[in-house]
Amino acid sequence: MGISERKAKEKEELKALILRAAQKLFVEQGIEQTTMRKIAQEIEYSVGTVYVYYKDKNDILHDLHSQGFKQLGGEMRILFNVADPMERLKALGRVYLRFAMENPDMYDLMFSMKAPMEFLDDKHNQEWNEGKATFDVLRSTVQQCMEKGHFSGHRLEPLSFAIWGIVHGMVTLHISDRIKGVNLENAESMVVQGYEEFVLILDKV
Amino acid sequence: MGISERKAKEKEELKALILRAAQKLFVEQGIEQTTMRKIAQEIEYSVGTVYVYYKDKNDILHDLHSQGFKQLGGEMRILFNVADPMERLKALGRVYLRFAMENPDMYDLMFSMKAPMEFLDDKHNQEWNEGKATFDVLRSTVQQCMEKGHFSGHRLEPLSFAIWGIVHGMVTLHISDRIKGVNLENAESMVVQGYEEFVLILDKV
DNA sequence: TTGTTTTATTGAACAATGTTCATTTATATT
DNA sequence: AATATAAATGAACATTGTTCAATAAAACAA
Repeated sequence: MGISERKAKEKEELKALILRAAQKLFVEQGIEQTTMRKIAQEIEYSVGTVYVYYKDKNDILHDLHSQGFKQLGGEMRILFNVADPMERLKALGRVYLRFAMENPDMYDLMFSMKAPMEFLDDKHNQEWNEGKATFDVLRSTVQQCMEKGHFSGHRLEPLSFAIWGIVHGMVTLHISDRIKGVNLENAESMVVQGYEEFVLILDKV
Repeated sequence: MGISERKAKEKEELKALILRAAQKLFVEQGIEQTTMRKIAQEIEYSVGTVYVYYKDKNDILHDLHSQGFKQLGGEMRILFNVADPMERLKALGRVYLRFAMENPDMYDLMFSMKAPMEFLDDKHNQEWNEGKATFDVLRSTVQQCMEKGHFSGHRLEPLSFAIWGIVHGMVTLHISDRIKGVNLENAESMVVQGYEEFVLILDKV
């Protein structure tokens, strides 16, 4: 069937077009300004068309959040050739941290906003594969650290989660503007300094 | 002037009435269902009246967020009679953690949502006194730990921030439903187990 | 008590949002 | 060329936060 194939391809292309438009608005104007009407306007289609290709706004935001994970995944993959797992762990945190600081809106969408998770709930309790894969990278790195004698007395999974927590926590406190209360001037450098303390701890533990 | 005094009192009472109504809706139905119209309906006044006593919704949410800090502050104050600073630090984290788990919406409002901070911005860059005071409790506890010989080689402020970060991070990952990707069954206990790892680290560092 | 001024309250109206769906247009098939 | 299927439309709806002229109530002055 030549025609139905072409049609399926066209459908995919239009869906991709919508996603790119959403991404553009998202990057340029932030999440609040990324409305369904503006997305439609951007690709010069009507609002209704957007709803033909995406169930609702959460659907779009979920696809957008997946795009973010593709980027983060790519940036983390560079570190695979760092031989020493401890060094790799430290570098992993730095990459994660930089990604969050450079793409705060995207980070928020990926790790804080309810929209992408609500979409998964609607889709019959699908799993959060993106998060799972990202955490797996961290956990396996921690595991290799343990195999080299680090973190004795600790449990792999909860420790990995705590490490995720410390970086995620510092980053979100910054993104949600909560460091003001602590240090008005050096909000950004506070995250970096906090991470340095974390690295110090890693060497001791 | 007896009349103007009484009037001022009545104004305060009505403002407090609005706040209580907002709090009730907030606790019972969550933040999304707490609309201006529902608040007005709850106290049997019109929407317009709410806007006489509160500039906008952010104003109400900021007051609500302050209420949350009052509660958290009270729960932390109980720990003032724990003599050993290290024990107090560990207990502090547990209180903070429990507060967040028992009042996820309130925690979100206090430490993640933009609304309360935007209100401060509108009010000529006022400071975030609630956050400042809460962090001071943590910092001074960490300082006392250092005076007793703990955390050698660490800097007070960044270390305190990192400690805040780890608890905040684990809690927000749970509240925003991101632990699913890691451990579908024991999402809640993961936070507790993560905190246990943190306590283990504290003893080593 | 009556008229006037000040204050408090109202709720219709506005703009913007996500979402739906009967209608129209375009494409494919017979 | 006629018909059937698919795609695209955009007006309409329900809900938001927010405003503001109009109304009602209270305080004051005579």
